Amino acid sequence: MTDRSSAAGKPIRTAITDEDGIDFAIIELFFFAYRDFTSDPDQILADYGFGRAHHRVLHFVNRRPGLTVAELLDVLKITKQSLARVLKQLIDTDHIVQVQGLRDRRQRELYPTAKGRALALALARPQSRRIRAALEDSGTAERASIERFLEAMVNPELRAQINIVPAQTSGKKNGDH
Amino acid sequence: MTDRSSAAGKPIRTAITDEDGIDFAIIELFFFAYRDFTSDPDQILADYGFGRAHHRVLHFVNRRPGLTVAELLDVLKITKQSLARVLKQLIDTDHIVQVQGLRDRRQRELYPTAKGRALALALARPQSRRIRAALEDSGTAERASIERFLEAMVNPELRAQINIVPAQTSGKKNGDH
DNA sequence: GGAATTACGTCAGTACTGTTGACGTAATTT
DNA sequence: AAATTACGTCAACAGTACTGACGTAATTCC
Repeated sequence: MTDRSSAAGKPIRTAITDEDGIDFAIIELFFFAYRDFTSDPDQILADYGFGRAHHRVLHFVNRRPGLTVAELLDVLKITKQSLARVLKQLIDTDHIVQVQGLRDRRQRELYPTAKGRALALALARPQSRRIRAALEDSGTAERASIERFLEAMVNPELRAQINIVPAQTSGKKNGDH
Repeated sequence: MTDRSSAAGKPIRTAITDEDGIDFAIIELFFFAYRDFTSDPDQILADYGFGRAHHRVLHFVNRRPGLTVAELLDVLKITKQSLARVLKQLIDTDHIVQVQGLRDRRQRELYPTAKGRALALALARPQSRRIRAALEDSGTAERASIERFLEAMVNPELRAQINIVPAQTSGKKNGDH
């Protein structure tokens, strides 16, 4: 082993570059940035026996309280089975509750509990800190550019999902309780 | 099922917002952006029976030809065993070759073959296209800001890895040739 | 009202990527 | 010669994802 076995291709000793108009610089930066971006919450999650999947579910249930299982599947782009285990654990551990839909009683609306809200915040905190620090490094004025860039990286058809976000009008969407 | 079982916490019906100073907007954008960023190569990889791990190995071996297994482990931040399977497949399929180190014959220097170089380029092409499109959307002048931001998102201690890159990143970082 | 469809839960089986721990070997260093 | 290093490999296991199929309750369609 270890040597060029006769049949194998010859080693190319020159590095790939941005020659062909391929933007390796940003490709690589994106990889490193995302890796470290997820590393903070990953450590917290480990204490709960949770993984990254739990985080995503928790995040979106907190962001869009009352979304249904089908909507969640659509946002996460995973299958029912993949979600099932993770969601079950979050429900069993009292981070999320299901409420029967009013309009359609087949639907399960998902809501965070106080516990689930707290965990979501705890997980987001280090990420937000990292973002703030990065923005400061590059000048606060750049924030809009970054947002535009990231949004433009998303598939156009799917960009709708992003804007479903709760418009944060302090929303008394329903004044009941 | 489906109802609030007595012991469970009460559902919180208000969406989490950027109130607590948490930057949910960018957190979410980053998730969506990365999800779609990796989706293009994932489809190509499927044709080869490869996964995302193969892509990463292929990428870095092309970027830093001659790096050793230990260096690769350090960049990817995974364990030897995780790398082993993936690397073996890439070698068996003649995308990567190992060459005994000259200085230290225990080391295996990793190089892409022509086949491996071609695949790396094919995988990077759609990603680069997506990046270019996104940059155009946000104005080409923003490129530097994006790079700075992404780099600032990386853990400071690990930022060194980025700059090991084969010089002449996207141009003017150093004025050679 | 009965049939089709929908929303969900769940069971079975599988794949990929990641982990830890241990052991072996060749090469280098002390 | 002994210790260490770089790597390969074996075993066992975990987390997350997938496909396909089946069941049930609720809604919609005719």
